Order: sequence, then C-alpha cells, then structure tokens
Amino acid sequence: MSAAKDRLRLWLRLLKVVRGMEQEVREKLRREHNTTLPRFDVMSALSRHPEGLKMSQLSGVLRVSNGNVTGIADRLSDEGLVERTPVPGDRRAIILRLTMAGQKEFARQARAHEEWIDKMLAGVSPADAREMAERLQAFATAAESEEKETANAQ
Amino acid sequence: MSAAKDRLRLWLRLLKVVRGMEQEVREKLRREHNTTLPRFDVMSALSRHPEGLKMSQLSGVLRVSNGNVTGIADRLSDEGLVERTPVPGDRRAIILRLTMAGQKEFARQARAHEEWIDKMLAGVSPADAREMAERLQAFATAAESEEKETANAQ
DNA sequence: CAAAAATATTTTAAGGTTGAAGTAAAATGC
DNA sequence: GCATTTTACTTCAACCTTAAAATATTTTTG
Repeated sequence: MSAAKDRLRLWLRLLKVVRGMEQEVREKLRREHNTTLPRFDVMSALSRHPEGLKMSQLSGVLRVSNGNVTGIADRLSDEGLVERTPVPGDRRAIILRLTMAGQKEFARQARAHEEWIDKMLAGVSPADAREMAERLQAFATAAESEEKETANAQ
Repeated sequence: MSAAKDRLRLWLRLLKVVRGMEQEVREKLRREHNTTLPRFDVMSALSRHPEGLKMSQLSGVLRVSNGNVTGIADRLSDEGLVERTPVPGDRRAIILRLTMAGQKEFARQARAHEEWIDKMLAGVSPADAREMAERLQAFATAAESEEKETANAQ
C-alpha cells in the first residue's frame, strides 16, 4: 500500500536532484560557453561518432524528434561547428559531422562539463557513485523490458 | 583521478533514467489526460496550497521564470481549471487558485500519475526506494550548501 | 515497370522555457 | 510629499520540443 508512496517519493526526489543539476549545467553552458544543453548533447553524440551520423540516427541516439535535430543542426551549422554532407547512394539522407572547429570547441566544453559535475557530486564518494550508477542501470534495464512487455501485451 | 569519471558516469545514468521516465510521463499526460507536465506541475503546486499562491510564489516553488508561469496560467485559466483573483491591498499581485473543476481534474491526474510511477519503479523495493530517496536527499542538501558557499565566495 | 508503401528529412503550429525589457504599483528615502 | 528604488507581473525575442503534415527519394509489389 505504502510502496507506491515510497516510489513516488523516490521519483520526486530524483526529479528534483536531476532538474537542479541540469539547470545549473544549462546556466553554465549559457554563461561560460555561449551554448545550450541540447547543442552540447548533439555535439557530444557527434564526437562519439567521428565518422558522422545521419539525422535519423542522431535523433534516435538522443531520443528526440527529427524536426528537433534539424533546427539545432541548422544553428550549429551556421556557426561552422557541424557540417552536413550527402550520403552517396541515398539522396534523401544527410550525414552530420563535427567540423574541426566543432571538435575543438566541444573538447573545451566537455572538459569544463566534467569538472562541473565532479564538483556538484563532490559529496558522493567514487565507490558510492559506482554503486548508485549500477543500481540505476538495473532500473533502466528493468524499466525497458517492462516497457517492451507492456507494448507486446497490447 | 577516476573519481571525476565515476561521478560523470553516475550523472549520465541519472540523466538517462530520469529523462526516460519523464518522457513517459509526458506522453501519458498528453495522450490520456490531454495535458502537459508543466501544467501538471502548476496544478500540483496549487493543490498543495488550497488558499492559492501569488504568481511569484508559484514560480519560486517551481523554480521557473515568472514569464513562464504567466503563459501556463493563461492556458489553464482559459480552460477554467485555475482562477486569478486580486490580492486585497496590493494591486500588483494576483493569487492563482484551482477552481472546483481544477481540483477534480487534478485529483484524477494525480491518481493516474502515482500509478504510472509505481509501475515504472516496480523493480525497486519499498525499502530500496526509501534508502535511495534518503541518499538523494543528502546530495541535494550538500549541493545546495555548496552552492551557497560558492556564491558567498564571490 | 508503374503504382503504392516505406523511409529520410524539413516545415509547421502549438506549447514550454529563459533573460531582458516594459508596466504598474508599492515602499523607501530625503 | 515627491523622487527613487523595489516589487509583481506581463510581454518579447530566441530557442527547444513535439506531433503532424509536407517533400523528396527509395523500395516494394503486383
């Protein structure tokens, strides 16, 4: 009976902590790097795929809509941080890739980002961090399989 | 040295879990209740304050900008779910309050919301939920005092 | 092969979000 | 008391976000 309340309380706490930290990251990105979290996320995904990603792959990885990525790519492209190149053999598709300038800029941002997080979570010991990460991992996979089951059940 | 990496990993995991759940909640609110998370949040805050809240109190509680609440209140008001009443003695201020219809509608939504969360976190035992909530609480307060210290240091 | 279906992306409309600028009213200071 | 500052709120411009519609291209199918 109270299980639901305990879980709800956990959820509200998670939401509060994550939103608070996220807001701080957004503000620092804006003030210190003149960018936004969605832009950072896009560049981060691209930096993990130096060969570039198709628009649809990118929106898949980031779990956002296609149209969303279009707009962000437009703006990053205006600033010369990413480039669009055609996919040989499929004239519908486009590959998005960090430019040299984009790689450099992202490296700077990522360094700062890691420091911010380290400071924000300074109260969590590395061991605790590893343990909690593992537990969250368990949720995530459990939640996903649950989701699939529900989807299949319909 | 690797402490920063451990904390970063924890952060990315937290972000992933919370974003995933949040997205699911958003979608369910949209599809099953024809509303949005920000609207739900506003109504939730108002339901905890039956006497109503001034616009500025509301944006303070929700930690969003003033202008933000204005827009959401406009739309909720159009649908008759909240009402604005003047504050006697201060013609600048406005009290926002759930209407009867708003209270009823929010009660429905909150019931469903609690169930969704309970299902999503079904893999977490009540005891684990309580323990994690407590730990997160510790972060939050630690992070806040850290923030204040940094602010003071400048 | 031509019609139909599927795929990749962009555009659009509606809402959410912010910081900054604008308006109005109240409080403060001289 | 009146000028200044502060407070409460709204408006604005820019960006993020989505689902749905529109475009263009490729694949499938009859």
